[in-house]
Amino acid sequence: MEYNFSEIEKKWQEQWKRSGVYAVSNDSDKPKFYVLDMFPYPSGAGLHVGHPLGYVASDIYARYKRLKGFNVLHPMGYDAFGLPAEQYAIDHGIHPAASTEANINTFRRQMDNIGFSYDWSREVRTCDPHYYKWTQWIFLQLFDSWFNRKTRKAERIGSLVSIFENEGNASYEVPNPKFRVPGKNSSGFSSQDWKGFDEKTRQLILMEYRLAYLAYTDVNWCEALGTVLANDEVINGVSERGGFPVVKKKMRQWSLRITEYAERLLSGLDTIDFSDSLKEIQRNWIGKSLGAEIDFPVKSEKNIVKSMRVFTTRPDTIFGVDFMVVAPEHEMVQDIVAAGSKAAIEEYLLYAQSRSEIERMAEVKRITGCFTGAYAVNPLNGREIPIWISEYVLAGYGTGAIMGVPCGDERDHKFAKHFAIPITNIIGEHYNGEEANPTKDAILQNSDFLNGMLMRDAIDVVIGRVEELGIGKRQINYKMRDAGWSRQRYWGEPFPVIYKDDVPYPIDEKELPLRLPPSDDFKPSGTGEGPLAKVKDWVYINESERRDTNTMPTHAGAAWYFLRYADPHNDNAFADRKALDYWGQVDVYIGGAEHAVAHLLYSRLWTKVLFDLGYLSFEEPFKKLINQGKIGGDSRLVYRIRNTNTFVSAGLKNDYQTDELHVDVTLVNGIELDIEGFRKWRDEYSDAEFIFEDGSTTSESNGKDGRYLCGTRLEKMSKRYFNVVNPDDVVKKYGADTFRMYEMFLGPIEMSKPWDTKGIEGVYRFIRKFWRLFYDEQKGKVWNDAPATNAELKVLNRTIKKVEDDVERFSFNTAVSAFMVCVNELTDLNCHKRAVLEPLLVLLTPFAPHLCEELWQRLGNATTILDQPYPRYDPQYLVESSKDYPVSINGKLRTQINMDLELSQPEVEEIVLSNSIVQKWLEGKPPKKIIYVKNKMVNVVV
RNA sequence: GCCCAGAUGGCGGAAUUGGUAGACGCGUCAGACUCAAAAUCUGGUUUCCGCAAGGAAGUGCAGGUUCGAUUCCUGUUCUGGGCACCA
Repeated sequence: MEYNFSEIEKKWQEQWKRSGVYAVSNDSDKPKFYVLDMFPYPSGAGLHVGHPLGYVASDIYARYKRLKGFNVLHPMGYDAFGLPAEQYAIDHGIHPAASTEANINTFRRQMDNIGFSYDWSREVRTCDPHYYKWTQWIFLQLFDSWFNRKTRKAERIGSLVSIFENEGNASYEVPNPKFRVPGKNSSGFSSQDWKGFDEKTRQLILMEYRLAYLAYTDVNWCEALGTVLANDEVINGVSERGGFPVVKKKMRQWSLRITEYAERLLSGLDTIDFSDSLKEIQRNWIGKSLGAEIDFPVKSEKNIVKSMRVFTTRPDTIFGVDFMVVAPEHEMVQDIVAAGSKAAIEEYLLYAQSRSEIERMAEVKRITGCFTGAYAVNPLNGREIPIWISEYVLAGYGTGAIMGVPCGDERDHKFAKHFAIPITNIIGEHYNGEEANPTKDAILQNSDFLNGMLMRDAIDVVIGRVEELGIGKRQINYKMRDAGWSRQRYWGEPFPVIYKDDVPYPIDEKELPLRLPPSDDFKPSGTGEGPLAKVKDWVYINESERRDTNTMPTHAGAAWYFLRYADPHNDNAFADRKALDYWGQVDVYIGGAEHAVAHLLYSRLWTKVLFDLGYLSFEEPFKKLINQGKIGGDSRLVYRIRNTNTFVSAGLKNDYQTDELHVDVTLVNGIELDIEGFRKWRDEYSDAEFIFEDGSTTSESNGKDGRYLCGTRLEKMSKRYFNVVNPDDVVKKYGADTFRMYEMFLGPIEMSKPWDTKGIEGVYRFIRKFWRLFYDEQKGKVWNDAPATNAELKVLNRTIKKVEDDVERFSFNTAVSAFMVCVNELTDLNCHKRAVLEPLLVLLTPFAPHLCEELWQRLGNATTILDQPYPRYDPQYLVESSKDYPVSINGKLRTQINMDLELSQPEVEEIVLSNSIVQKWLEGKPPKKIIYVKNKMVNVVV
C-alpha cells in the first residue's frame, strides 16, 4: 500500500470544501482565538514559494489552537485596490476590476492546493463596494472627529463646536496651524468671534482640528506616476515603485492627523508583543524628542519681528549659542532680512527652492547658507548672535528655527567652521576644536549660573528658568508627519464628500458606498487631479456641488480589514458590536516586516480612533505579531566564453573570459546543469557547446557524460533571475503536506532564508517513513492494537511535549525535527501500535492535515481528526531527561567510577558533573564543595 | 553617520533558564539489495593526531566573570535590516 499523496490530498480538499468544516461560528462556548495573516495584494505573478511561508505557519498554529479546544477565527482576503493593477490597465488595456478578479482566482487556486483551513465564507476584498462602503464610513468618522488634548482622545467635532461657541479656542490651540483666522494674527479667537464667523470660515477653522482634514501641504509629487506618494513610499528621493524622481509640490490633499496620536502609538507599543526590532522601527518613525522651545528677541532693520522661537533638545547648551539658523521656508524670513543682505538672501532662496528632493538627499553633507543681516539676542545673557538661513534646518520640524551650538552639535560645528563663525566652548577639554562633542556628561563652563553643573542636570534647570521668565516652555516633538491620504489614482476608494463653495461636506451615510464610477481612462491627468476628473458627469453633480477626484491609498482598506472578518457580510455596520467584542484583538498576526511602518501604524491609528469613538472595546488591534522572513531565490549561473556559444563549467571559468548568465533553476539538478534541457530552453542555446568540470567537452565526450556545474548566488526571488519556484510545481511533485512541512523545516519563521529544493527530499522521506508505520508496501496494513511498551510511551510522550512547546513558541522547524526523531525511533522499535500512532496523528495534523485525515479514517475512526482533543503528555515518561550526563541518581554516582558519594541532601535526585570534573575526580581529586541548586542540579567546586 | 539584529561543520540550521556543542535534514563516503541504474535500507561524517582504545583543539576575533560560557560582560571585525540634515 503506497503513499499516494495526490489522491489523498485531492480527496480531502474536496471533502473539506463540501462539508465546510472550516467555517467558524461567532457563537460558541469555547474560548476564542484569532489567527490572522496579512492579506495579500493579488499581483499578476501569482504566489511563489516565499508567500505561503507565513500562511503555512499561521495555518499550523490555527489548527493547533483548534485541537487545543479553541474556537479559531482564521480568515483570508485580498488587499485588492492599488497601483499595480492600474499600471497594468494602462499598459495592457485590461480594466483593474477584471485583472484583479483574475489574479484573485489564481491566488485562491494556489492556496487551495496547500490545504489551508481558512474560513472562506468570511473572505473580504477591499475593492468590493460592500466592503469599501465601510472604509468610507470610517473615513467619515475620522472627518467628524478631533483629538482633544485634554482627554487625550478623539471626540466628535460637535463637541468642539460647542466649546468654540462657549469659550472660543483659547485653551484648545490649533494642533498644526496651516490656516490663519482672518483679522487675527494669532490663531486664538473668542466665542464672540466664533459666532461672527461665516460658514466658510468656521469650516476652515474646524478643518484645522479634524482627524481627516484637507490641507495645502508639501507633498511628494511623482510626475512619472502622476500621483502623490506618502513619505514611506519615497525612498532616497525616488518612488518605491518604479524608482521615478519625486519632487515637492504644494497641493490640497486629504491628510490623517496621526501626529495627534504619536504619544499613544508610542506608549501602546509597551502593551503589545511585537519583536524588539519592529518596535524600534516604529519608535524611530515616530521619533519622539524631549526638549524646550525658547524665544530669542530679534533685532532687525524693519523691526517687525519681536522674537523668534527655536526648538532644542539641549537647552543646557544655551550659553554656547553662537548663531541662529532658520529654514529658508520660514515665514518670518522676509521680515527680518536687512536691506544689505536682501539680494544675497533672494538668491539663496531661489537656490533652495530649485533643489529637488533627490539633490538634497544626495548632497546631505553639503553646507550652504546665507546671513540675513539680522541678529537675535540670547535671552539668558543678552549676547547678540547672527541669524542665518540654511536648508539644513527644516521648516516642518520644531519651529523651523534652531540655536546653533557649534561645540556640541556636529552640523552646527561644520556650519560655523564653513562660515568662520567664532565658536564658544562651554565644555572645556571635552571640545577639541576639531569636531563637536554631543556629550551630556561634561561639566559646564562659560555658562553663567550653570557653571560647574553636569550637562544632563542643567537641562531641567534651564527649562525651569525659561518657563519662569515666560520666554519658553518644555516641549516634545515628533518626527512623524501627518499621513497624506489622497492619491491621484482611479483604482481606490473615492472620498465620500461633496464640495460646496470649496468646502467638503460628508455625504449622507445612507448614500454609502460612494461607488467608483466606471471608466476606461486610467491615465493620470498630469495636472495633479486624479483620473476621476475625466469622469465629468460624476464629478460635477451640479453647478455648485462637485466630488473629490482623488482616491484613498491602499492603506485605507487594509487599516481595518481585521475588524471586518468578525462579521464580513454586515450591511448595517462595519461589524456587529457583539461579534467584535467576541473576537476582540487579533491574537496572532503574521506578516512581512516590510509593513512595519505604514500598514501597522495606520491600523493601530484607526483602531484607536474607533475605540475612542466607542465602536470598539480594545485600542490595539494586534496582540502579537510574527514577522516571517523572506524566502530568497537560489540562482544558478552558467558561464559563456565571450563571443562564443561555448559554456564552461564553474570550476574552470577563471581560465577564460566569460559572461555570466542566469539559467532557469528548473533546468539544474543541484548544481549540475541538464544539458539537453538547457539546449531546448531557448533557441539561441540549441547548439551550445560545453566544457565540463573535468575539462572534457561535449564534442569529444562521445556520449560519455561529463558534468557541467553551475555557479550559485542567493538573491531576491524574481522572474528576471529565473530563480522563481512555484509552489504548484512543488506540491505536484511532493504533495502539499511535504511542502508545508518543508517550508517550516527550512529554518526559524522570522529568518530570511533561501529556497533549496534539494532539501525537500528529506521531508518527503520522513512523510513516507511515517506512512510506513501504518502500511507496508508488500504486507499492506501493519498497524495493530497491541499495548504499548514503556520505551514506546517514552518516545510518544517526549514528542508530545516537545512539539507542544515548540508550536507554542512558533519554533516550527524544531517541531518538524522532533517528528523526524520520533518516527526514526518508532521505526527502530518496530512499533506499529495504535496506542502510539493515534495520538501522533493528532499531533501531526496541523502540519500534514491531508495525510493525517486519511490515516485517521483508515484506522477506522468515523469522525474527523480536526476536532480531536490535543493529546496530553504523561510526565511519568519524561522523568529521565533526554540528556544523559555523566551523572548520578539518588545520591549514588552512576559512572563506571568505583567511588561513593553520599549526598547529604536526600531531596537531591540528580547531580550534574562536567566531564572535566569527573576527569579530575578520576585522577583522585574529588570535589571540595557541592552547591545544590533547585534540588536538582549540583555545581561542584573542585 | 546613527539605531537594531545576527555570526555555530561542506550547506540549512539545533542547543528553551549558563550544564556532554553540532539535534534534525541536505550533501558526501562506505556497505546491503540490483545484471545495472533509480528507489529503498544500514553505518560513518567538526577539525587534527591515532590501526584502535583514546587524546587535543573548537561556536567571527581579543579579553573578562564562572567549577563550567554558543549562552552573561567589555572591546573589535564582518554581515543583514531600519533611519538618514528631525536640532
